[in-house]
Amino acid sequence: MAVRGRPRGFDAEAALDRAVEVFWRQGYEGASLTDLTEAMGINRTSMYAAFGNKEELFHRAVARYAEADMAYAREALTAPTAYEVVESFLRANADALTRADRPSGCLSVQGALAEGGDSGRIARFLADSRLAGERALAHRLARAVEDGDLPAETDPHALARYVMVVSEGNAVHAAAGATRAALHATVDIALRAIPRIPAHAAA
Amino acid sequence: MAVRGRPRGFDAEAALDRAVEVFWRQGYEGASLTDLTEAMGINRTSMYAAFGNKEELFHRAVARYAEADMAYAREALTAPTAYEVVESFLRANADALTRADRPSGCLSVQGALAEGGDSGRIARFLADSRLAGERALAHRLARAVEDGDLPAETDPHALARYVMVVSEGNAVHAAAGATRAALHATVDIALRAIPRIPAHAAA
DNA sequence: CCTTTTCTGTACTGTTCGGTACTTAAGTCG
DNA sequence: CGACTTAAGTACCGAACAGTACAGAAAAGG
Repeated sequence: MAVRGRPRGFDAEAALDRAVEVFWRQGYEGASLTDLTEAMGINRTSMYAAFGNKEELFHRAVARYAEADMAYAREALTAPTAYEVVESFLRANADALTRADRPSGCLSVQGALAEGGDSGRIARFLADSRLAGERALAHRLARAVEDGDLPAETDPHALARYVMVVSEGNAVHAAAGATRAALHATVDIALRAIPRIPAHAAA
Repeated sequence: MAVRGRPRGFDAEAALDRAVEVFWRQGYEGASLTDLTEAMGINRTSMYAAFGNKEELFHRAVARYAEADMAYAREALTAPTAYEVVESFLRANADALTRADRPSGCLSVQGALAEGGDSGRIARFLADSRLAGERALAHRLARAVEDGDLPAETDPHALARYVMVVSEGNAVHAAAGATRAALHATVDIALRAIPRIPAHAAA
Protein backbone atom coordinates (compact mmCIF):
# COMPACT_ATOMS: atom_id res chain seq x y z
CA MET A 1 0.00 0.00 0.00
CA ALA A 2 1.81 3.02 1.34
CA VAL A 3 0.06 6.07 -0.05
CA ARG A 4 2.66 8.74 -0.32
CA GLY A 5 1.30 12.28 -0.09
CA ARG A 6 -1.45 13.85 1.94
CA PRO A 7 -4.44 11.51 2.15
CA ARG A 8 -7.70 12.44 0.50
CA GLY A 9 -10.03 14.11 2.93
CA PHE A 10 -13.32 12.82 1.50
CA ASP A 11 -14.97 9.63 0.29
CA ALA A 12 -14.90 9.74 -3.50
CA GLU A 13 -17.75 7.25 -3.84
CA ALA A 14 -19.96 9.22 -1.47
CA ALA A 15 -19.10 12.44 -3.29
CA LEU A 16 -19.98 10.76 -6.58
CA ASP A 17 -23.37 9.79 -5.17
CA ARG A 18 -24.07 13.42 -4.42
CA ALA A 19 -22.99 14.38 -7.93
CA VAL A 20 -25.41 11.81 -9.35
CA GLU A 21 -28.29 13.55 -7.57
CA VAL A 22 -27.32 16.97 -8.88
CA PHE A 23 -26.93 15.77 -12.47
CA TRP A 24 -30.16 13.83 -12.15
CA ARG A 25 -32.09 16.85 -10.95
CA GLN A 26 -30.49 19.50 -13.14
CA GLY A 27 -29.09 17.72 -16.18
CA TYR A 28 -25.55 17.98 -17.49
CA GLU A 29 -25.52 21.61 -18.53
CA GLY A 30 -27.85 22.70 -15.77
CA ALA A 31 -25.48 21.45 -13.11
CA SER A 32 -22.73 23.99 -12.55
CA LEU A 33 -19.43 23.11 -10.96
CA THR A 34 -20.46 25.25 -8.01
CA ASP A 35 -23.69 23.26 -7.61
CA LEU A 36 -21.79 20.00 -7.90
CA THR A 37 -18.90 20.73 -5.57
CA GLU A 38 -21.17 22.25 -2.94
CA ALA A 39 -23.35 19.14 -2.97
CA MET A 40 -20.29 16.92 -2.93
CA GLY A 41 -18.90 18.86 0.01
CA ILE A 42 -15.53 19.27 -1.62
CA ASN A 43 -13.46 21.96 -3.23
CA ARG A 44 -13.34 22.73 -6.91
CA THR A 45 -9.73 21.64 -7.23
CA SER A 46 -10.39 18.44 -5.30
CA MET A 47 -13.03 17.51 -7.84
CA TYR A 48 -10.66 18.10 -10.75
CA ALA A 49 -7.92 16.11 -9.02
CA ALA A 50 -10.26 13.20 -8.30
CA PHE A 51 -12.39 13.07 -11.46
CA GLY A 52 -10.60 14.99 -14.22
CA ASN A 53 -13.26 17.42 -15.38
CA LYS A 54 -17.00 17.93 -15.53
CA GLU A 55 -17.57 15.57 -18.42
CA GLU A 56 -15.58 12.75 -16.86
CA LEU A 57 -17.41 13.31 -13.60
CA PHE A 58 -20.65 12.98 -15.52
CA HIS A 59 -19.52 9.72 -17.10
CA ARG A 60 -18.62 8.37 -13.69
CA ALA A 61 -21.95 9.56 -12.34
CA VAL A 62 -23.89 7.86 -15.12
CA ALA A 63 -21.91 4.66 -14.59
CA ARG A 64 -22.71 4.74 -10.89
CA TYR A 65 -26.34 5.51 -11.66
CA ALA A 66 -26.53 2.57 -14.05
CA GLU A 67 -24.95 0.30 -11.49
CA ALA A 68 -26.96 1.38 -8.46
CA ASP A 69 -30.23 2.91 -9.64
CA MET A 70 -30.83 0.71 -12.66
CA ALA A 71 -29.95 -2.63 -11.12
CA TYR A 72 -33.62 -3.51 -11.41
CA ALA A 73 -33.28 -3.55 -15.20
CA ARG A 74 -30.61 -6.25 -15.19
CA GLU A 75 -32.57 -8.14 -12.59
CA ALA A 76 -35.73 -8.01 -14.69
CA LEU A 77 -33.93 -9.80 -17.53
CA THR A 78 -33.64 -12.89 -15.36
CA ALA A 79 -37.38 -13.39 -15.02
CA PRO A 80 -38.57 -16.74 -16.40
CA THR A 81 -40.91 -15.54 -19.16
CA ALA A 82 -40.79 -12.66 -21.60
CA TYR A 83 -44.00 -11.24 -20.18
CA GLU A 84 -42.60 -11.35 -16.67
CA VAL A 85 -39.37 -9.75 -17.86
CA VAL A 86 -41.30 -6.85 -19.36
CA GLU A 87 -43.70 -6.50 -16.45
CA SER A 88 -40.93 -6.67 -13.88
CA PHE A 89 -38.93 -4.08 -15.78
CA LEU A 90 -41.80 -1.63 -16.25
CA ARG A 91 -43.05 -2.01 -12.66
CA ALA A 92 -39.61 -1.50 -11.14
CA ASN A 93 -39.02 1.34 -13.57
CA ALA A 94 -42.22 3.08 -12.47
CA ASP A 95 -41.14 2.71 -8.85
CA ALA A 96 -37.61 3.94 -9.55
CA LEU A 97 -38.95 7.00 -11.38
CA THR A 98 -40.96 8.03 -8.30
CA ARG A 99 -38.77 7.21 -5.32
CA ALA A 100 -39.30 9.68 -2.51
CA ASP A 101 -35.59 9.73 -1.64
CA ARG A 102 -34.45 10.35 -5.20
CA PRO A 103 -35.14 12.94 -7.88
CA SER A 104 -38.13 12.21 -10.09
CA GLY A 105 -37.54 10.80 -13.52
CA CYS A 106 -34.49 9.22 -15.08
CA LEU A 107 -30.98 10.64 -15.24
CA SER A 108 -30.44 9.10 -18.64
CA VAL A 109 -33.54 10.72 -20.12
CA GLN A 110 -33.32 14.01 -18.26
CA GLY A 111 -29.56 14.44 -18.44
CA ALA A 112 -29.51 15.89 -21.93
CA LEU A 113 -31.85 15.89 -24.86
CA ALA A 114 -31.02 19.09 -26.67
CA GLU A 115 -27.91 19.20 -28.82
CA GLY A 116 -26.52 22.66 -28.25
CA GLY A 117 -22.85 23.07 -27.47
CA ASP A 118 -21.18 20.25 -25.55
CA SER A 119 -24.60 18.69 -25.03
CA GLY A 120 -24.45 17.07 -28.43
CA ARG A 121 -21.79 14.65 -27.25
CA ILE A 122 -23.54 14.21 -23.91
CA ALA A 123 -26.90 13.54 -25.53
CA ARG A 124 -25.34 10.99 -27.85
CA PHE A 125 -23.57 9.31 -24.97
CA LEU A 126 -26.81 8.98 -23.03
CA ALA A 127 -28.72 7.81 -26.10
CA ASP A 128 -26.08 5.13 -26.66
CA SER A 129 -26.35 3.92 -23.09
CA ARG A 130 -30.13 3.73 -23.37
CA LEU A 131 -29.70 1.82 -26.62
CA ALA A 132 -27.43 -0.65 -24.87
CA GLY A 133 -30.26 -1.43 -22.48
CA GLU A 134 -32.64 -1.79 -25.39
CA ARG A 135 -30.30 -4.23 -27.07
CA ALA A 136 -29.97 -6.31 -23.91
CA LEU A 137 -33.73 -6.50 -23.65
CA ALA A 138 -34.04 -7.37 -27.36
CA HIS A 139 -31.53 -10.17 -26.86
CA ARG A 140 -33.55 -11.57 -23.99
CA LEU A 141 -36.77 -11.35 -26.01
CA ALA A 142 -35.12 -13.01 -29.00
CA ARG A 143 -34.31 -15.93 -26.74
CA ALA A 144 -37.96 -15.97 -25.67
CA VAL A 145 -39.02 -16.24 -29.31
CA GLU A 146 -36.62 -19.15 -29.81
CA ASP A 147 -37.97 -20.82 -26.69
CA GLY A 148 -41.53 -20.49 -27.93
CA ASP A 149 -42.24 -18.16 -25.04
CA LEU A 150 -43.23 -15.45 -27.52
CA PRO A 151 -45.11 -15.99 -30.80
CA ALA A 152 -42.76 -16.95 -33.61
CA GLU A 153 -43.70 -13.91 -35.68
CA THR A 154 -42.70 -11.52 -32.87
CA ASP A 155 -39.96 -9.02 -33.74
CA PRO A 156 -37.92 -8.91 -30.52
CA HIS A 157 -36.15 -5.68 -31.45
CA ALA A 158 -39.41 -3.89 -32.12
CA LEU A 159 -40.91 -5.21 -28.91
CA ALA A 160 -37.85 -4.15 -26.90
CA ARG A 161 -38.04 -0.72 -28.47
CA TYR A 162 -41.70 -0.47 -27.51
CA VAL A 163 -40.91 -1.34 -23.90
CA MET A 164 -38.14 1.26 -23.79
CA VAL A 165 -40.48 3.84 -25.32
CA VAL A 166 -42.99 3.21 -22.55
CA SER A 167 -40.30 3.50 -19.88
CA GLU A 168 -38.91 6.70 -21.40
CA GLY A 169 -42.36 8.20 -21.78
CA ASN A 170 -43.03 7.37 -18.17
CA ALA A 171 -39.73 9.05 -17.28
CA VAL A 172 -40.88 12.23 -19.00
CA HIS A 173 -44.18 12.05 -17.14
CA ALA A 174 -42.46 11.37 -13.81
CA ALA A 175 -40.16 14.35 -14.31
CA ALA A 176 -43.27 16.42 -14.86
CA GLY A 177 -44.66 15.29 -11.52
CA ALA A 178 -46.82 12.26 -12.34
CA THR A 179 -47.58 10.02 -9.38
CA ARG A 180 -46.41 6.45 -8.97
CA ALA A 181 -50.00 5.26 -9.30
CA ALA A 182 -50.34 7.07 -12.62
CA LEU A 183 -47.21 5.41 -13.98
CA HIS A 184 -48.44 1.99 -12.91
CA ALA A 185 -51.80 2.63 -14.55
CA THR A 186 -49.90 3.33 -17.76
CA VAL A 187 -47.95 0.10 -17.30
CA ASP A 188 -51.27 -1.76 -16.88
CA ILE A 189 -52.33 -0.58 -20.30
CA ALA A 190 -48.91 -0.97 -21.91
CA LEU A 191 -48.72 -4.62 -20.88
CA ARG A 192 -51.80 -5.40 -22.94
CA ALA A 193 -49.63 -5.00 -26.03
CA ILE A 194 -47.20 -7.72 -24.95
CA PRO A 195 -48.03 -10.93 -26.79
CA ARG A 196 -48.62 -14.04 -24.75
CA ILE A 197 -48.62 -17.63 -25.89
CA PRO A 198 -52.14 -19.05 -25.41
CA ALA A 199 -50.84 -21.03 -22.42
CA HIS A 200 -50.46 -24.62 -23.61
CA ALA A 201 -46.78 -24.69 -24.49
CA ALA A 202 -45.75 -24.31 -20.85
CA ALA A 203 -44.33 -27.49 -19.32
CA MET B 1 -53.44 52.61 -39.45
CA ALA B 2 -50.59 55.11 -39.68
CA VAL B 3 -47.59 53.53 -38.00
CA ARG B 4 -45.51 56.30 -36.62
CA GLY B 5 -41.78 55.58 -36.37
CA ARG B 6 -39.31 53.70 -38.53
CA PRO B 7 -40.90 50.54 -39.91
CA ARG B 8 -39.61 47.17 -38.77
CA GLY B 9 -37.06 45.81 -41.18
CA PHE B 10 -37.91 42.12 -40.81
CA ASP B 11 -40.88 39.76 -40.76
CA ALA B 12 -41.54 38.92 -37.13
CA GLU B 13 -43.42 35.73 -37.96
CA ALA B 14 -40.63 34.45 -40.19
CA ALA B 15 -38.07 35.33 -37.53
CA LEU B 16 -40.14 33.46 -34.97
CA ASP B 17 -40.15 30.40 -37.21
CA ARG B 18 -36.38 30.44 -37.21
CA ALA B 19 -36.34 30.78 -33.44
CA VAL B 20 -38.62 27.74 -33.16
CA GLU B 21 -36.05 25.66 -35.00
CA VAL B 22 -33.21 26.80 -32.77
CA PHE B 23 -35.12 26.13 -29.55
CA TRP B 24 -36.28 22.81 -30.96
CA ARG B 25 -32.76 21.70 -31.75
CA GLN B 26 -30.97 23.12 -28.73
CA GLY B 27 -33.54 23.49 -25.98
CA TYR B 28 -34.25 26.62 -23.99
CA GLU B 29 -30.97 26.96 -22.13
CA GLY B 30 -28.92 25.51 -24.96
CA ALA B 31 -30.08 28.22 -27.34
CA SER B 32 -28.06 31.38 -26.73
CA LEU B 33 -29.24 34.79 -27.81
CA THR B 34 -26.42 34.82 -30.32
CA ASP B 35 -27.63 31.52 -31.81
CA LEU B 36 -31.18 32.80 -31.90
CA THR B 37 -30.59 36.23 -33.38
CA GLU B 38 -28.17 34.89 -35.98
CA ALA B 39 -30.75 32.33 -37.12
CA MET B 40 -33.48 34.95 -37.05
CA GLY B 41 -31.31 37.26 -39.12
CA ILE B 42 -31.90 40.18 -36.82
CA ASN B 43 -30.01 42.17 -34.26
CA ARG B 44 -30.00 41.53 -30.54
CA THR B 45 -31.81 44.75 -29.77
CA SER B 46 -34.39 44.13 -32.46
CA MET B 47 -35.26 40.85 -30.79
CA TYR B 48 -35.71 42.54 -27.41
CA ALA B 49 -37.82 45.27 -28.99
CA ALA B 50 -40.02 42.77 -30.80
CA PHE B 51 -40.35 39.96 -28.26
CA GLY B 52 -39.38 41.32 -24.82
CA ASN B 53 -36.79 38.84 -23.67
CA LYS B 54 -35.58 35.28 -24.17
CA GLU B 55 -38.30 33.70 -22.07
CA GLU B 56 -41.11 35.57 -23.83
CA LEU B 57 -39.57 34.65 -27.16
CA PHE B 58 -39.63 31.04 -26.06
CA HIS B 59 -43.29 31.27 -25.10
CA ARG B 60 -44.10 32.74 -28.47
CA ALA B 61 -42.03 30.04 -30.15
CA VAL B 62 -43.84 27.27 -28.29
CA ALA B 63 -47.20 28.81 -29.15
CA ARG B 64 -46.23 28.91 -32.81
CA TYR B 65 -44.93 25.36 -32.62
CA ALA B 66 -48.17 24.17 -31.07
CA GLU B 67 -50.17 25.95 -33.74
CA ALA B 68 -48.15 24.91 -36.77
CA ASP B 69 -46.25 21.73 -35.93
CA MET B 70 -48.85 20.10 -33.70
CA ALA B 71 -51.91 20.81 -35.78
CA TYR B 72 -52.10 17.08 -36.44
CA ALA B 73 -52.95 16.52 -32.77
CA ARG B 74 -56.07 18.67 -32.90
CA GLU B 75 -57.00 17.14 -36.20
CA ALA B 76 -56.66 13.61 -34.82
CA LEU B 77 -59.28 14.41 -32.18
CA THR B 78 -61.90 14.74 -34.91
CA ALA B 79 -61.56 11.15 -36.10
CA PRO B 80 -64.82 9.18 -35.81
CA THR B 81 -63.74 6.46 -33.38
CA ALA B 82 -61.47 6.41 -30.34
CA TYR B 83 -59.20 3.89 -32.00
CA GLU B 84 -58.89 6.04 -35.08
CA VAL B 85 -58.24 9.11 -32.93
CA VAL B 86 -55.36 7.34 -31.20
CA GLU B 87 -53.97 5.77 -34.35
CA SER B 88 -54.20 9.01 -36.28
CA PHE B 89 -52.45 10.88 -33.47
CA LEU B 90 -49.63 8.38 -33.02
CA ARG B 91 -49.04 7.97 -36.76
CA ALA B 92 -48.95 11.70 -37.40
CA ASN B 93 -46.80 12.13 -34.31
CA ALA B 94 -44.29 9.57 -35.57
CA ASP B 95 -44.14 11.39 -38.91
CA ALA B 96 -43.79 14.80 -37.25
CA LEU B 97 -40.94 13.55 -35.07
CA THR B 98 -38.94 12.50 -38.11
CA ARG B 99 -39.58 15.16 -40.72
CA ALA B 100 -36.54 15.71 -42.91
CA ASP B 101 -37.06 19.47 -43.00
CA ARG B 102 -37.41 19.83 -39.23
CA PRO B 103 -35.31 18.91 -36.20
CA SER B 104 -35.85 15.40 -34.87
CA GLY B 105 -38.01 14.96 -31.80
CA CYS B 106 -40.44 17.29 -30.09
CA LEU B 107 -39.79 20.83 -28.93
CA SER B 108 -42.05 20.32 -25.95
CA VAL B 109 -40.18 17.23 -24.77
CA GLN B 110 -36.70 18.35 -25.72
CA GLY B 111 -37.05 21.98 -24.72
CA ALA B 112 -36.37 21.45 -21.06
CA LEU B 113 -36.44 18.49 -18.78
CA ALA B 114 -33.92 19.34 -16.10
CA GLU B 115 -34.86 21.82 -13.44
CA GLY B 116 -31.68 23.79 -12.89
CA GLY B 117 -31.88 27.57 -12.77
CA ASP B 118 -34.54 29.23 -14.87
CA SER B 119 -35.27 25.85 -16.44
CA GLY B 120 -37.52 24.95 -13.56
CA ARG B 121 -40.12 27.42 -14.73
CA ILE B 122 -39.54 26.46 -18.36
CA ALA B 123 -39.85 22.74 -17.63
CA ARG B 124 -43.06 23.33 -15.72
CA PHE B 125 -44.45 25.46 -18.52
CA LEU B 126 -43.76 22.75 -21.08
CA ALA B 127 -45.11 20.03 -18.81
CA ASP B 128 -48.29 22.02 -18.38
CA SER B 129 -48.70 22.45 -22.12
CA ARG B 130 -48.20 18.71 -22.65
CA LEU B 131 -50.76 18.07 -19.93
CA ALA B 132 -53.24 20.28 -21.73
CA GLY B 133 -52.96 18.01 -24.75
CA GLU B 134 -53.40 14.98 -22.54
CA ARG B 135 -56.55 16.47 -21.06
CA ALA B 136 -57.98 17.23 -24.49
CA LEU B 137 -57.38 13.63 -25.53
CA ALA B 138 -58.88 12.33 -22.27
CA HIS B 139 -61.95 14.44 -22.91
CA ARG B 140 -62.33 12.97 -26.37
CA LEU B 141 -61.89 9.43 -25.04
CA ALA B 142 -64.41 10.05 -22.26
CA ARG B 143 -66.93 10.93 -24.92
CA ALA B 144 -66.04 7.68 -26.69
CA VAL B 145 -66.80 5.76 -23.51
CA GLU B 146 -70.15 7.52 -23.24
CA ASP B 147 -70.88 6.71 -26.86
CA GLY B 148 -70.10 3.06 -26.30
CA ASP B 149 -67.16 3.40 -28.67
CA LEU B 150 -64.82 2.26 -25.87
CA PRO B 151 -65.65 -0.41 -23.25
CA ALA B 152 -67.58 1.04 -20.32
CA GLU B 153 -64.88 0.10 -17.83
CA THR B 154 -62.23 2.10 -19.74
CA ASP B 155 -60.55 4.89 -17.78
CA PRO B 156 -60.23 7.63 -20.41
CA HIS B 157 -57.66 9.59 -18.40
CA ALA B 158 -55.41 6.56 -17.98
CA LEU B 159 -55.75 5.69 -21.64
CA ALA B 160 -54.96 9.26 -22.69
CA ARG B 161 -51.91 9.23 -20.43
CA TYR B 162 -50.77 5.99 -22.02
CA VAL B 163 -51.05 7.46 -25.50
CA MET B 164 -49.07 10.51 -24.44
CA VAL B 165 -46.43 8.31 -22.84
CA VAL B 166 -45.99 6.47 -26.13
CA SER B 167 -45.73 9.72 -28.04
CA GLU B 168 -43.24 11.18 -25.56
CA GLY B 169 -41.19 8.00 -25.52
CA ASN B 170 -41.14 8.08 -29.30
CA ALA B 171 -40.00 11.70 -29.10
CA VAL B 172 -37.07 10.66 -26.93
CA HIS B 173 -36.21 7.92 -29.40
CA ALA B 174 -36.54 10.25 -32.37
CA ALA B 175 -34.23 12.79 -30.75
CA ALA B 176 -31.75 9.97 -30.35
CA GLY B 177 -31.90 9.27 -34.06
CA ALA B 178 -34.55 6.56 -34.42
CA THR B 179 -35.95 6.18 -37.93
CA ARG B 180 -39.51 6.88 -38.93
CA ALA B 181 -40.03 3.16 -39.61
CA ALA B 182 -38.89 2.33 -36.09
CA LEU B 183 -41.36 4.77 -34.57
CA HIS B 184 -44.20 3.33 -36.65
CA ALA B 185 -43.23 -0.19 -35.60
CA THR B 186 -43.57 0.98 -32.01
CA VAL B 187 -46.97 2.47 -32.82
CA ASP B 188 -48.00 -0.89 -34.33
CA ILE B 189 -47.35 -2.54 -30.99
CA ALA B 190 -48.71 0.31 -28.88
CA LEU B 191 -52.05 0.18 -30.68
CA ARG B 192 -52.59 -3.39 -29.51
CA ALA B 193 -53.25 -1.96 -26.06
CA ILE B 194 -56.12 0.21 -27.24
CA PRO B 195 -59.41 -1.50 -26.43
CA ARG B 196 -61.87 -2.05 -29.25
CA ILE B 197 -65.51 -2.89 -29.02
CA PRO B 198 -66.04 -6.38 -30.52
CA ALA B 199 -67.56 -4.72 -33.62
CA HIS B 200 -71.29 -5.19 -33.37
CA ALA B 201 -72.32 -1.83 -31.93
CA ALA B 202 -71.37 -0.05 -35.13
CA ALA B 203 -74.32 1.05 -37.25
C1' DC C 1 -38.38 71.63 -43.62
C1' DC C 2 -37.95 69.90 -38.69
C1' DT C 3 -39.75 67.31 -34.87
C1' DT C 4 -41.30 63.01 -33.20
C1' DT C 5 -41.38 58.18 -33.07
C1' DT C 6 -39.72 53.83 -33.70
C1' DC C 7 -36.23 50.59 -35.29
C1' DT C 8 -31.13 49.20 -36.13
C1' DG C 9 -26.29 48.53 -34.83
C1' DT C 10 -22.31 48.91 -31.89
C1' DA C 11 -20.39 48.47 -27.83
C1' DC C 12 -20.82 47.67 -23.39
C1' DT C 13 -22.64 46.02 -18.47
C1' DG C 14 -22.27 42.66 -14.56
C1' DT C 15 -22.54 37.78 -13.83
C1' DT C 16 -21.59 33.09 -14.35
C1' DC C 17 -19.40 29.49 -16.70
C1' DG C 18 -15.56 25.58 -16.76
C1' DG C 19 -10.97 25.28 -15.70
C1' DT C 20 -6.33 26.43 -13.44
C1' DA C 21 -1.86 28.73 -11.04
C1' DC C 22 -0.21 28.86 -6.82
C1' DT C 23 0.08 28.72 -1.93
C1' DT C 24 -0.69 26.06 2.24
C1' DA C 25 -1.66 21.82 4.79
C1' DA C 26 -1.04 16.92 5.89
C1' DG C 27 0.66 12.90 5.38
C1' DT C 28 5.01 9.02 4.38
C1' DC C 29 10.04 8.03 3.81
C1' DG C 30 14.88 8.56 4.88
C1' DC D 1 14.11 16.39 11.98
C1' DG D 2 13.94 17.75 6.99
C1' DA D 3 12.77 16.02 2.00
C1' DC D 4 9.27 14.57 -0.73
C1' DT D 5 4.60 13.79 -2.33
C1' DT D 6 -0.06 14.63 -2.73
C1' DA D 7 -4.45 17.01 -1.32
C1' DA D 8 -7.01 21.41 -0.06
C1' DG D 9 -8.07 26.24 -0.50
C1' DT D 10 -7.86 30.84 -2.52
C1' DA D 11 -7.95 33.61 -6.02
C1' DC D 12 -7.87 34.04 -10.46
C1' DC D 13 -8.30 33.20 -15.94
C1' DG D 14 -10.63 34.04 -20.54
C1' DA D 15 -14.96 33.08 -22.56
C1' DA D 16 -19.76 33.14 -22.88
C1' DC D 17 -24.04 34.41 -20.95
C1' DA D 18 -28.61 37.54 -20.85
C1' DG D 19 -29.58 42.05 -21.09
C1' DT D 20 -28.91 47.31 -22.10
C1' DA D 21 -27.26 52.44 -23.02
C1' DC D 22 -26.64 55.09 -26.58
C1' DA D 23 -25.95 56.94 -31.11
C1' DG D 24 -27.55 56.82 -35.81
C1' DA D 25 -31.14 55.74 -39.35
C1' DA D 26 -35.74 55.69 -41.45
C1' DA D 27 -40.25 56.52 -41.53
C1' DA D 28 -44.73 59.78 -40.44
C1' DG D 29 -46.88 64.32 -38.69
C1' DG D 30 -46.84 68.97 -38.71
